[in-house]
Amino acid sequence: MPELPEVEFVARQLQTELVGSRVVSAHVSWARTIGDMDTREFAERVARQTVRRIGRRGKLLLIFLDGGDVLAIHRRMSGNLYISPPATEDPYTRVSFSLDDGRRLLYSDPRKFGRLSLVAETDLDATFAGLGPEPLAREFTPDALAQRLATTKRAIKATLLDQAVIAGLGNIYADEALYCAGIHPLRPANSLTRDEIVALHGGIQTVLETGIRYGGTTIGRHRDAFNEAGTNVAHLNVYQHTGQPCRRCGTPIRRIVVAQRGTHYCPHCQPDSTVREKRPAIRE
DNA sequence: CTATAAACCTGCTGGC
DNA sequence: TGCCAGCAGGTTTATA
Repeated sequence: MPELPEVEFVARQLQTELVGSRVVSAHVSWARTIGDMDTREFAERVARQTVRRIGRRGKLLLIFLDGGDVLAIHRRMSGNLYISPPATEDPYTRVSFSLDDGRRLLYSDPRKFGRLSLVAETDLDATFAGLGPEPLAREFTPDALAQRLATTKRAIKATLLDQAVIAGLGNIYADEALYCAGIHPLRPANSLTRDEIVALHGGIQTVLETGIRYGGTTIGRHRDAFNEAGTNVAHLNVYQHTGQPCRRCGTPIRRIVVAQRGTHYCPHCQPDSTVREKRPAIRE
């Protein structure tokens, strides 16, 4: 699943590859991918614009065009954006862009959840409405995190997934950050101590930076801008490690469901002082 | 405010 | 071996 590191890695690759390239034409083969915009209007508007720079906000990949438009891409569950040689076929292509140098930029998405929206750069604020701070920005301090956690009693795992609280965390990195900080996923957000918040802040930044360094986590379908898998899966400690021994203490990793999401944690390293488990520990 | 569920989709897995 | 129900999860919307 593309979360912040997967989007950031692709953004950096495309910044090198795509800036200065001009879009010759666009073809939409699954209309809902571009939302409510008319297919023909989308194609006509994007054609002949040149890529000026690439950006990212949360899980949104931003392609700034010199005609004043921004292509904002959210890959959701299974979307990939990559540069493809002219001949190759991808059965899951939903939108394709032909570039002036003969290359093609493909948006491929088996489950069709992802969205490409073409917005005027002057309207970007509306696109970003409801997004919390960037977790790797300087302004994202432990104090900033503390402020946002203090106002809710929701489970910390659910709170970390809320894009209005922090932009860019998804199911994988939320679990990893909580493990890194030694915090149980069901702890109420407003119950964290100052020390725990500092640890969580550090954990969030650590797991995201590691994810970027290794090209993102490829478990299902994530691919980078060259259609290559990332290798961060080797650096995960709990996500989809159910039953496997914790790398720190050997206790089997447990899986529970929090806010309708599979949630993985180490019962020993992420102890639970305030939350009562649904299945109480068996005493011998 | 908070929680829960359904909808959007299809590939993949596990059970029989 | 083959079939199929159900799971996977980011986001929005609806409902309690």
